[in-house]
Amino acid sequence: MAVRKVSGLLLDIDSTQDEQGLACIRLFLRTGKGIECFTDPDFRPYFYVLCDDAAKRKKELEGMEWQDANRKVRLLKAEAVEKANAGNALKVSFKNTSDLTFVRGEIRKAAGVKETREYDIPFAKRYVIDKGLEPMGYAVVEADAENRALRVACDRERDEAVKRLRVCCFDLETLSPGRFSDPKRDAIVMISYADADEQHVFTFGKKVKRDYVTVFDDERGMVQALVDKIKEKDPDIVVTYNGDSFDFPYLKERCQRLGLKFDVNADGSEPVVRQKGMDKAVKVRGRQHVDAFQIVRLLARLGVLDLVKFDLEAVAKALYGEEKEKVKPEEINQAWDSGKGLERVADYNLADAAYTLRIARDYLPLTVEMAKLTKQTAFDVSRSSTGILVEYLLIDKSYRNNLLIPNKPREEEVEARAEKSFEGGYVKSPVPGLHENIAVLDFRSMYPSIIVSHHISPDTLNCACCKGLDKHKAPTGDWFCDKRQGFFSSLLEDILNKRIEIQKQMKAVAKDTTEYKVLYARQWALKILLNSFYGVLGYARFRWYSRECATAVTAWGRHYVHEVLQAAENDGFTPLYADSDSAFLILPREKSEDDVKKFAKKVNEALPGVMELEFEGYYRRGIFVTKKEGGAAKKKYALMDFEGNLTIVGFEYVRRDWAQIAKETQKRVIEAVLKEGKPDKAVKVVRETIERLKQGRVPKEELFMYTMLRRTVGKYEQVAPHVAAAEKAIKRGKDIGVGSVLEFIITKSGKTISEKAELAEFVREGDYDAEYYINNQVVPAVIKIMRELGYSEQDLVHGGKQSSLGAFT
DNA sequence: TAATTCGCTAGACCGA
DNA sequence: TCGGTCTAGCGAA
Repeated sequence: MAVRKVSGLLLDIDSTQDEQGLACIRLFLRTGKGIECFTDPDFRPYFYVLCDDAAKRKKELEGMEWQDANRKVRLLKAEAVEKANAGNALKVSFKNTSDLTFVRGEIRKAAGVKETREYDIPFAKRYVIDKGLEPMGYAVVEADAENRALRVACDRERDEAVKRLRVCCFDLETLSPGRFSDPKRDAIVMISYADADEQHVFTFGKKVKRDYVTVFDDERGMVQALVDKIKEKDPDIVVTYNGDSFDFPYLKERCQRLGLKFDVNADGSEPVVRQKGMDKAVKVRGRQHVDAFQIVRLLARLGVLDLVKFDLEAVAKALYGEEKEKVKPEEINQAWDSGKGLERVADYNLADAAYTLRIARDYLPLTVEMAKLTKQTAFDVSRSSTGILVEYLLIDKSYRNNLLIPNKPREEEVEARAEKSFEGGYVKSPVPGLHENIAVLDFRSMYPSIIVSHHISPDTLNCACCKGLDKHKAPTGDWFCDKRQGFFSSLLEDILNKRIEIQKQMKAVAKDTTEYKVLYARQWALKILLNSFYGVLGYARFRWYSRECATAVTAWGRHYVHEVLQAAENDGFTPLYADSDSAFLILPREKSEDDVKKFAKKVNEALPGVMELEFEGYYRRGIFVTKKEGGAAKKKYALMDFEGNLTIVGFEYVRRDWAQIAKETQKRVIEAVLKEGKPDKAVKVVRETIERLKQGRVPKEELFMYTMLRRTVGKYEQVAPHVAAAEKAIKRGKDIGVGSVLEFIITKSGKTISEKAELAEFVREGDYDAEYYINNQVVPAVIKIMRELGYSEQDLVHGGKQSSLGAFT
């Protein structure tokens, strides 16, 4: 029998059943021949059973039969296995996944069975982990003439995935006659397509004067052209923007209506729309469908992007600083009906696909690296939370270490865990007012480094061998093994070291190369995982949840920050403020930046393991303020370095739920005070703003406030302004979904603020409540700063005090 | 389908 | 109408 050995990019993995009802894994690889599908009919779904006596129960279980009205199921086999963290484990296998699902609940009732494990690892993921494969990495397959895989292994030698990835994007424009587009009724009027080599817009029946536009006779011809184009280009990855919830489902429905086959999957089948939680997700079998919208959402969660709206216009601006013209749905309808201005629509349509392609080009490397690290497909990675990614990283690592994976907690357990919160970081009350010569120190990746340095892991917790030893005894009283690093902790250390190694490699590579971009993406993926480890330890649904570990981490964190503050004071610095992993120190006249660095060095010599205190910066001036209710405000301050650069933290200026006019005024006040030391100028700025508001000439944009609608309108106990605005808009026929960020204004009409609140699009220029914006926005934002300089509200709003109060003496 | 706690503040809501 | 309490959202780390 001829055996062929091929290496290819592992794009997709799923499973089917053969004629005999046996589960069969399918692997989709990009080889020299295109995307080839290989099957592995010999891998069986399984899970583990922990029992009192493995040898005895093996026979019993193999003899058992489970049945209902429709079927009878038996195990394929049960085999005793040695696991590093459990005795008497049986690995029980099944013909297929539905048999497994049928039996997994029942088998717990069998005599001698104590527990079942790993019964909820999806079959295809199970295969990837057990075979040591890497999705979006290369795999070597030895296959017979029918493409049955006889051997499968990861091909770590090859690493050119990102360079060679075939990516294509498309985007639809549809008709929406006075309502949201409905694929059952409304036609697609334009489709843009973009890949590395070509860009097109397809339309039908109209004249469009653009050379990149191809005009077809009808919608059917146009849609067919897209389908043909995708099949011709045979991409590894199809990227859309919002394709999960819009473009793909819409296309699918249209194809059905038009009698077209939407056969763009690598095996010639059609994409499937899956329900994923509250959202949809569209799978293109054999290839990967990545919705760039999900990538953008991830970037927003990571703080790379600060977005209110997630449309491509906002993204283009935030990511690339470029203005992209928006063409509204009604404009598209109008252009289509009149046949005029279709060039503008085509430009817009093409720009959508082009920007989507650009986002893909820039951020697919991160997806690819994350896929390889966590053994998930690009499809899954781009739609997963960091919690899920960490979980799969640990699942894979468990398998490699022959460890049995803990089960997901039951719902009662989740509730019980969530009920008891735990103490977090320490925040020191600052001294309100103006300060000069402030040094900021912080612990580099504090929580990860505590976990690594103190061997924090569920399996090293309170070990018998280290009882009474002080070395890894947390302030909580729990201790961790000194002899063993622990599963969780050692994995974290590996990641930490790997990242340092990659960062070293990056220094030897030119920045504009693909190699650099890949390395950058790799260390970034590691950083994301690194920073999620502590969070999941205290996450109620996490398999490896450990309250003891989570509390030990924060307790040590508080301990070390206190130590630094104390040591600083002993050395002649004045501790000003601290938050979780940082320490703000005021330098006395005789001390310099160098002394701070020396101090940090001294601290570092005494710190355990990989923990490190870093010098973050030295600032000329800083201001801390008093809370409205009195007392020093935490998490709110502004610093200015010796070059005049401002850092504003926690103030209204950084909050999206405050109006631009208040934020901008606040910033100018901070600038006047910190940069120029001119509080009287600040007063002038405030008075001018108030005057402008009173005259009613402030444009809408400066008055918008943004707040997310976090639940369905009816589910609120209190109707806040943004909810009231949403209610009114919905009554007018607007469709507002949970999770959308509302842009609203406080208008003149109504009594309460909620009554006055309206979505910005329904408000005409000049219709705003000046009193509200003065008294509830501008004044509260600036008064907290001006108060520190001895000014009162009256001083700002009315005449009064003009002289500076010698703020810097 | 879902990473953590700490902290500030608004505006609604409720009872006197 | 006023003041206290609570819901809700956002940001820091």
